[in-house]
Amino acid sequence: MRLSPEVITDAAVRVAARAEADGLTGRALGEELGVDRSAVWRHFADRDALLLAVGDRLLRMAVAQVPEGLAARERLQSLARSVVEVYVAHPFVGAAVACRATRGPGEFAAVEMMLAGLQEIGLRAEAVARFQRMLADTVLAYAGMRAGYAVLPQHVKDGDEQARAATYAPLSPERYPALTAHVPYLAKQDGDRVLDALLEAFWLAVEATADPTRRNSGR
Amino acid sequence: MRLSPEVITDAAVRVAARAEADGLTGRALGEELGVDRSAVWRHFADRDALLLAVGDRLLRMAVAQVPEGLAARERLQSLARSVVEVYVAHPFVGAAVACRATRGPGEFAAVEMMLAGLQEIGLRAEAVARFQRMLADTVLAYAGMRAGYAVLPQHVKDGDEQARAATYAPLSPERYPALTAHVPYLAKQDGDRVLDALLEAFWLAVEATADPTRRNSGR
DNA sequence: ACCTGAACACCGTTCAAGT
DNA sequence: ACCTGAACACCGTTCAAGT
Repeated sequence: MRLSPEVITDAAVRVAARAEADGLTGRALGEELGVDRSAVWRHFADRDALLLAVGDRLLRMAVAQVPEGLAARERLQSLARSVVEVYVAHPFVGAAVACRATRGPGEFAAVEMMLAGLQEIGLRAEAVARFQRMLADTVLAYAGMRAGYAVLPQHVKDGDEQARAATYAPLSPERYPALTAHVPYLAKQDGDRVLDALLEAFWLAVEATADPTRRNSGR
Repeated sequence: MRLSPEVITDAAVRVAARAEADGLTGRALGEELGVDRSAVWRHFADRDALLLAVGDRLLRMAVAQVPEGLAARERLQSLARSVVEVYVAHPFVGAAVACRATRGPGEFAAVEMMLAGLQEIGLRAEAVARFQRMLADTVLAYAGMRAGYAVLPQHVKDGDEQARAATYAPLSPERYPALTAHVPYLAKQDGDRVLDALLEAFWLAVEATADPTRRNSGR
């Protein structure tokens, strides 16, 4: 088997997509490549370098998923959802790189798309940079959290799920009045709507600072 | 040495505060307790149960840090900052539990405080539950991301820091027009301000749905 | 030049043996 | 009843040996 950083990263994406509890281990990667697990370290300095390469690939995949021809706001919204989707679909790597700068073409493309979109919406340069950082951190933090959950072994997830449904009900109303009063409403909340709510709040903040005279949403 | 879940959790919080790269290992915990590392598993079912116990303790610490007598909005803001602070100060555990339900008194107290605060601001029950979930997920996701960064070994952090400062500058302006145009503004962004920006956006979203006739911010 | 495979120091967890 | 310490199957990484 002929190895290269490219070939290894491809294989690592496939392994990471299997979402096994122990994640992207050297052994699993070696098996996917049909190679001894130590051979990887001839092409990557260490595990961290490999993770960054795979993480950057995930960002490239997310950017590639955004359809052409969308208006700025819908484009950024689509990018945000794609990042979360791709990170959750490769949860071990997603959780590991959500707090990192991957320093590759995937990151460049994602940042470029965000900056260009915010520019089109009519923000001035300083605000473009400020809201880009806010959007990137928000989306990556959320994607990292969801990926961190997705990577858990099934029995742990089951425990968490059950806990969310059942642990609040038997609490004392004297000690936790608001909590016990809201139990039925809390149970009805859908975690998947949180990202949309976050993005809505983000646009409210953008609108509160946008200068309408500079707006040219077609670019 | 006499062990108990309480004693072990105390020691684990101290170990987690040391923020060493390899985090909360059995060996470090055993040393802190003056006990063989395997003795812990007589009191906790497995590593996951231990992590949840320590994570819930972190939430209790965060709630305890919130000053008395604050108005609802300032109280929730203070709670949010405390959670991030405590998670970053115990980064290994913070990163591991940000996506979890810790199912203990710390979680109950934090959720109670959020629900009560949102109620005081004048939301009706369904909206209280909806925004509590949004606030909790936002704060935990952000805290988890910051903790995930804080837990990295120093040389990795150095690499990331340097990357953020230097990798965008040499990129091609034809390929990345928005990115290269905003380099000086991007460099000036302060990551610590992102949480404040997120909270501001959150309050804008709350205000957009709050029913002013039900408002009684003193409760 | 590149992959192999043994080796090293770690990890969480189990379990028979001691007290 | 509770802690000890050997043991097990893992991990990332190194490095001499092969091709």
